This record gives sequence, C-alpha cells and structure tokens, in this order.
Amino acid sequence: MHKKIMHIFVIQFRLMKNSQLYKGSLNTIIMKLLEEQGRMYGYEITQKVKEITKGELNITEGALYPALHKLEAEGLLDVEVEKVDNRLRKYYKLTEKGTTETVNRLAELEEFIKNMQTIVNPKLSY
Amino acid sequence: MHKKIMHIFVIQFRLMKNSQLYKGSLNTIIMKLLEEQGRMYGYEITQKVKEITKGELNITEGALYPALHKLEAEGLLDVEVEKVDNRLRKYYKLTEKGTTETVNRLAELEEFIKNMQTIVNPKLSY
DNA sequence: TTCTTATGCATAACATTCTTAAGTATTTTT
DNA sequence: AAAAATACTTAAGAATGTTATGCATAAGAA
Repeated sequence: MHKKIMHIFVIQFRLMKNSQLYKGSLNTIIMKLLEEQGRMYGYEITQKVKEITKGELNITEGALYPALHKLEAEGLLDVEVEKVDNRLRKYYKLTEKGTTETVNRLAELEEFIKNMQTIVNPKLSY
Repeated sequence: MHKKIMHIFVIQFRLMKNSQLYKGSLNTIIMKLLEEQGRMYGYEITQKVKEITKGELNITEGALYPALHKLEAEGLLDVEVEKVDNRLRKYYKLTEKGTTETVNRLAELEEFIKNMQTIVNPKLSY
C-alpha cells in the first residue's frame, strides 16, 4: 500500500517537471534525434529523451504520436512499419527535405538559447 | 512606393523569426525583466526585449497584455497606473510571491536550457 | 498462474499559449 | 496633413501539449 502511494507520487513528480518551456521544442527534438540516430520508433524516442535528460523530460504519447504524423504529412519524415516480437514498430527517418529543415531548426534553436541566456544573464553576454 | 513595400518585407522578416520555440517562455521573460528593472510598463517590455535580442524576438501585444493580466490575477505582479504625457501607463512590479516564484522559474529555465543543449549537442555535455 | 508493468501505437476532449486582427486614443515625426 | 510611434485592450483562431482512454502483446512479479 505504501509502495503504491509512493509510486503515484513519483509519477506526479516527474510530470510536474514538464514545464511550459518545452512547448514548441518537440519537433526540433524529434528531428535532431533522427538526424543523429538514423531511424527510431516512437517509443524509442520517449525512452531516449528520458535517458538523455536523466528523467527530467518525459515526452507524452499524446504529444509525440500526433507530432510524428504531422511531420510525416509535411514530408519531413518517412515511415517504415516493422513487426518485432509480434508487436508493431513504426520506424521514422528524415527525408531529404527533413534533413535540410533540421539544419534550419537547429540554427533557430541555437539562436533561441542564445537569446534566452542573454535575457536571463545579461552580464555574461558579450 | 518602394519604401512601403520594403517596410512590409521588414515587418514580415521580423515576425518570421518568432519561432514556436519561444512558446511558454514569455512569463519567465517578463518576470526576469521585472526582477532586474524593478518596474516596467507593457510597451517598455516589448521594446526592451527587442533591444536585448537585437530585434530577433518581438513580443506581440496580443500575447503580452493578457500575460500581464494573468500574472497580476495570480498575485505575482502588482500594478500602478500613471499618466505620462496625457497617455496611460501601467507599471508592473513583482509582488513578494512573484519574487519567490521568479527564482523557481529561472531555475526551471536553466534546467530547460541545459537539457536542450544536451539534446542538441550530446558531445559537449559531460 | 494471475496480476502488474513494460512495450507499442492511436486519438479525442480539454487546457494553455500565442498569432492575427481589430479597436481606441494621444503624441511625435515626416 | 498623413503616417508612425506610443500605449493599452480583447476576441477569434491556430498551434502545441496534457490528460485520459482504448487496443494489443510480452515480460516480470506475486
């Protein structure tokens, strides 16, 4: 019983960490990971992000899957369905267009980070 | 005529720079500036951000004013109305609660930036 | 062996944040 | 005199994400 309650708290704690700041960065994260890893499936992406951020960022399925579908619809991703251990996996990879676009988005992200650091810490920015 | 068309392009260019990445960071930006400057009015905030980011980030009025109203409603900001040159100005400053909350949000922002950098540039993060 | 957790994907309802656009009003610049 | 800048407001809609639910199989714990 105690164990169950504690587990609920742990889940709560993790979700609370997802502040509004991450809003808008999911697409860039997905594309960067695909650029780096070649190809990945949805669930794998959630685990990878959790690992990289030491559990601080948990991408929810309700955000991830629609995002992947949209990127595919925009021609930025290609998908290949595979059956592993009798379970479906949808592997995504960048198209040529997606690779080009990834460069742009990463540049935007760098600018964003730079601007935010300038705002937060004006002393350090010169 | 040429001048007018060019002006339209300039406006377009600037707005295009506002990528989705900034979504969710407006409150933190406002609070940080108020912590630093003591008190500011809305229009002043838009100009300050434009100046700091060298024109890369333009806070729209449709986002700013509702955000200020909400922060005030949450008890994080106090407002004082003043008339300068026959025009209204609403000066905002952090409440005690707002000052405390600003510390938390800045910490969250630092974590966010760190996580994003780790994702974008995994080599540099150890 | 049965219940739970993990793996794997999908989507609908709702919340939040922001863009776009329109409105009001005064002052300064062209 | 017209346009741009200053200064604030708010409504409609877009974009993004959370929460919740559903389905299905595999692996692990009780």
